[in-house]
Amino acid sequence: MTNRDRLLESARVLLWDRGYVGTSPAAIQQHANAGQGSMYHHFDGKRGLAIEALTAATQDMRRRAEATFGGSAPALDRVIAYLRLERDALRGCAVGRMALDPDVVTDEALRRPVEEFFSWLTERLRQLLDEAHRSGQIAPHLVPGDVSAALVATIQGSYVLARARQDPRVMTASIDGIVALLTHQEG
Amino acid sequence: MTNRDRLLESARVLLWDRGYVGTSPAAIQQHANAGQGSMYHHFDGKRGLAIEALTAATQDMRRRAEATFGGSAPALDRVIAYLRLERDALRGCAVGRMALDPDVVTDEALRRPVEEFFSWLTERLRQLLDEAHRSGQIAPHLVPGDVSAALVATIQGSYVLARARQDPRVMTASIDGIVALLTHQEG
DNA sequence: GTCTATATACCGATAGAC
DNA sequence: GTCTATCGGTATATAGAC
Repeated sequence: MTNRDRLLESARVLLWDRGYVGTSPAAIQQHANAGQGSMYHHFDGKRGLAIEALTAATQDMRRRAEATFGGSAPALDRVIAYLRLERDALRGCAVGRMALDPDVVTDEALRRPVEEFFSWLTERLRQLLDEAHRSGQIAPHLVPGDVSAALVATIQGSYVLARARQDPRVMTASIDGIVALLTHQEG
Repeated sequence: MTNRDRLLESARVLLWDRGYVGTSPAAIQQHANAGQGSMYHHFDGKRGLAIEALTAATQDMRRRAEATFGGSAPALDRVIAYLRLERDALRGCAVGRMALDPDVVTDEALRRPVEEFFSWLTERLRQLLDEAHRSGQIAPHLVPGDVSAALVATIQGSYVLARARQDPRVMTASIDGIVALLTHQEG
């Protein structure tokens, strides 16, 4: 693994755990076992490195989701499979945490990968819910676009609650709750 | 308003907007129009001030929620009224943002008000859902404890999504989605 | 490509005068 | 109670040797 790769990977880990404001170039260099010069040679400062690291992270998460969305199971089953993916509740979401960082939200280039990931995810779920809607798997009065937003929000909020209470079971409960609301619409 | 009060209020605003890691004592002093000496006279450093400010913030939010939970309307209507309270989607939740801050989560005293607020809120909603459950306002297969966690998570996640996309309508959509899932369980 | 040295600013806190 | 002065440490980046 090259110095450049290790710097990218370290940035990713530290951004995940401490956010953008809470991550210093020195910390990244230490974690990657690289010097100042190396980092500033390969990247355009903390910001440039963060943009690259964040973009890579969202692409990976997208691939993981895509793997769950594909397949031949009924649409609603695939939605539920995504909701039930294993997640590290106490660590939080690498993408979602960026959305609450003041320096990320006010920087277009830094925010772009975050925005694009959530836009894509919500739209993808909406398509599946639309299919479930047409085939009668979910109640007629449900608006797929609204429900897909609610599902993504529930996942993101579960991370917040689990961390606030330092108890991963809160995430399990939230997901169980939303899955129950989504299924057996006819009682 | 005394210097002490202004320092508390300023801390509250800045913690809300920039989080704990992103808020410096100097910034608080400037915002409050107070000097270094004044701040360190009244409070036990940044941490002590943050604990007080955060505790005050959660108490206010609790009062606001309590006002919505009371009344004589059917339980489910009160739950929905809380979900539909006006919120500043792009600013985020003053309590929720703390849960993603690394220095808050690892500090028992700083995390306590955050944990207590969410524990209280989830339990309060669970009680109302329990009532709605007994009176047949929500489907029998729903577990009040799970649904209440999902509702709080949806609100918190809506803030994340709205900020990520810099569009307050995402919060509206999420709330509409969860309300739709919660109502008309019989189609 | 990587290193060390250096620069300017800010961090969080303390000291002591008034 | 409030002020200014000061502290040791870190944040982010640049310079220039190798």
